[in-house]
Amino acid sequence: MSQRNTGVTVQAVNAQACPVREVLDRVAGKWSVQILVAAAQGPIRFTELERGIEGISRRMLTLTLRNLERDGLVTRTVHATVPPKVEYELTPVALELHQTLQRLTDWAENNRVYIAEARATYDAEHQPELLDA
Amino acid sequence: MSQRNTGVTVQAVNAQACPVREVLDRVAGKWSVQILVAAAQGPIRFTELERGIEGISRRMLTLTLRNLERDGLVTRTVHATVPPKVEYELTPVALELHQTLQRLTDWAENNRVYIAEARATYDAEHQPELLDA
DNA sequence: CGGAATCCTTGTAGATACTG
DNA sequence: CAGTATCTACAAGGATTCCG
Repeated sequence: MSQRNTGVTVQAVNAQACPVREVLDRVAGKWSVQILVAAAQGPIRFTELERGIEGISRRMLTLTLRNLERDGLVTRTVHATVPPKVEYELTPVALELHQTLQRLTDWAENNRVYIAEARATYDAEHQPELLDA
Repeated sequence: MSQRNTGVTVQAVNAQACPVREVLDRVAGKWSVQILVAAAQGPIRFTELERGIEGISRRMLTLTLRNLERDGLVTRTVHATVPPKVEYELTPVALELHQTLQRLTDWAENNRVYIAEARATYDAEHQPELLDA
């Protein structure tokens, strides 16, 4: 195995990479995923998200929700009640995405130890330079 | 369906969200994924990556590779030949990640049209304010 | 309650030039 | 060839304040 790369194959996979970037650009934001996860169980209110997401600012919550709404991943429903009430709900497409993200979660959980150790090892080998300076 | 969220469930999913963020923080970078994809076929040299990835700067290629190496996702092999030769290869763990990312690609391809339309619709409804000003 | 507007800090990335 | 170093810029994000 481990066939060498040819220029051709590299170009080929680059073509494949574009759609990936589309998803990632949409999901890579610091909060998008957490909103997707938090809203996966059903409609959820603005304030519930704000309290549930830990560390998110009102501003970023609004911005991220707007982007998700723009991409057709969440629906925004305004209830014209006396205390305003707005509910956000994932669209079917977003639910699919949520399922897919679960695989990534699994990968992360399965390999978090490996990565942590790799990182520690790497740092141990490369940081010392700072100590004997 | 669409059961209302309870505070409890939101907290629960938040716990789940953490590992996801770990992956994303590692993959979200503008170039990480493209490197993973480009290197998925086998060992690849620095310059091959630089030419194959279109738009990446030498600096970012180096930085991203270092991070991937640090996380144990790529191995760096230096061949002490006259013209220096360094090859990068994905580790098994990275190959797993690459597989998982494929699912995201599939999702992106299946829904890119939907998202593009949603975006166009949204913009059509919210941008006009700029026109009749 | 659910935002929008403003200001400020930081990380991410580009460009360029130099080295082993 | 495969980096490193420096300097810059821009956009993401945090904090705060005001509004319907």
